[in-house]
Amino acid sequence: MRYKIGEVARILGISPDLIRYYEEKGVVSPTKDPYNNYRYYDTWDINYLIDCLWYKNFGFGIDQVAHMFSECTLDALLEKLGEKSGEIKASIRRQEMLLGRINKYFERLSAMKENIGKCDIRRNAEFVYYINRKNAEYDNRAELQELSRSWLKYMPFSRRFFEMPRRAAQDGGDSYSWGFSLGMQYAEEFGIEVAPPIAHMPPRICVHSFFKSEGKGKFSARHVDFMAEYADKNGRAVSGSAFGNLACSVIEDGKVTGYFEAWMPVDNR
Amino acid sequence: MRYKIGEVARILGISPDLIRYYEEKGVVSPTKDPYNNYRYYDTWDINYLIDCLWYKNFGFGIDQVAHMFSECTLDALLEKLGEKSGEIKASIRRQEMLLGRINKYFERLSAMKENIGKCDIRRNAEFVYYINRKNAEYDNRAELQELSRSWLKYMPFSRRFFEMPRRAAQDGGDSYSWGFSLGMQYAEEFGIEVAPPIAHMPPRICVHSFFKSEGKGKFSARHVDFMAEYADKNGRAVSGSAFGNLACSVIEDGKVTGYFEAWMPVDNR
DNA sequence: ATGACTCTTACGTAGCGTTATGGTTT
DNA sequence: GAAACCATAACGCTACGTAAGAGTCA
Repeated sequence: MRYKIGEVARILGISPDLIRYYEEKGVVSPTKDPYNNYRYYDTWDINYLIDCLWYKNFGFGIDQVAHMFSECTLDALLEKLGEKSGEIKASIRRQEMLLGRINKYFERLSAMKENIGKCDIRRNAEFVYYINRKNAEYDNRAELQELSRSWLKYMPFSRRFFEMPRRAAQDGGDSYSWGFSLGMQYAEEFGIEVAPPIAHMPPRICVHSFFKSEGKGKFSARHVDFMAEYADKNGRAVSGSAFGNLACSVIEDGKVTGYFEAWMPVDNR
Repeated sequence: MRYKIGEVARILGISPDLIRYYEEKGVVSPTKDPYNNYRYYDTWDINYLIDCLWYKNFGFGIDQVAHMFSECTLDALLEKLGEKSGEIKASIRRQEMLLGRINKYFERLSAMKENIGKCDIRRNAEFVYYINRKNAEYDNRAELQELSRSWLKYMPFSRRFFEMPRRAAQDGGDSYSWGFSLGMQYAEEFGIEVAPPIAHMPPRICVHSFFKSEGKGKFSARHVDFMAEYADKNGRAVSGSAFGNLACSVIEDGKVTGYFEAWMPVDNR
């Protein structure tokens, strides 16, 4: 029995073009009628194509599949399967981490949505962080640039971190710093060593709040004052610099809008 | 502060070309000096790029990221995160299934390697199957072609199945059938209904063996006879057609070599 | 003769990397 | 003046899909 490309395509549930593509890659070599240049496939050609689909469905690329059809022994196949198994395991692990992070992030944003501008007092989670930007200027020391490159790759596990010293707020200024923070569990996961410029933030009792700022606004002295007032009303004394994270930046009414989660350490009385 | 594209690239750990690509996609719009056409980035431009990397690291495509920077509200972001979470969950599930299958397959092939041409007696696992090829000719009924298209997509959970009736072997002929089989657990997973042309194969006591055949050879009367002899030597009577699976096809000494796992039901005395 | 098929060639996709060629900055 | 930088444009990659234009089969 000889089959034309369209018949083979129907049998296999793939397109004729794809079959020609596989041929180009060396997976199959149908006989070509020199008169009309048509490809004719026998049962074995179809077998090769099925084998090709078989290996492809394990996640092997076409080139690897083509290689299997040219020089791959059973031992080599076993080795490739072992590698693929490892790859998939690693991929699952990465995706599970990401999934956990997305779900947590989702819940955080949902909670934030309901609590913009409200304050409460709670303990912050432990994390590590570093600063790479003061006001509008990036620290261009090679060491810090190197650090940023790796922490940017940790996103969305690493988050954009800011700090505003009390003094800056008291001066009415907008002196602030930006960098990245990484929750303690992730810092361990990624094997981060806590040494300058990386610092450690222990859990502390804080005034906690969510803010949003439209346009190119930012977390500012106004927000620090607001939180300090709350501390005061609740009989707490501010005991450290305000800090926090950029939760997300989206568009509202055509303007870039940043959502922030902010913390201000207070005395534990 | 204004930064040239190379400085930004160094800060972010990505290539200048990539930054220009993101610009083309609408993620960022640096000011361009009309004199030399150089791009200059301020802190906010860099912020947009970091936001872009942030969202990309959640697994969003560039177009979606660009959309977030043009009209995506917090609610829309939450919805997208929800969708992404679902996608990842589904992806993990698929990969876990595949990983399980690969590991099983690996063990099966390893065991096979050591036992080519040896027989034993054991019970086969339950599965469902259908036939779509007799000898070299495919059944071209639309119903069967349709079935093959979906079962080909189930690979490597579905496997290539063959059957050789006892009569064919006794006649010295090479009459055989090919199709696909699917282990019972996967049949349930995929919601396969057992109705013609799909048949059910219950567990039975069988002579079990591994064979290999080089070139365009195949499981044949010779193998059936071999297994029947083994049954006879062990005081068992053959009670049904031989069947089995193509385990893999690889290359050995430049020739395509098929490895088969074969079963031949015998009386349970 | 018609419609369904087949052929080759070339271009499109995403997310970039690479290379070429020429101008600019320091 | 040399090295490092910037610009645009075009092409490469995977694993295909799509479309054009011409020839062929039942």
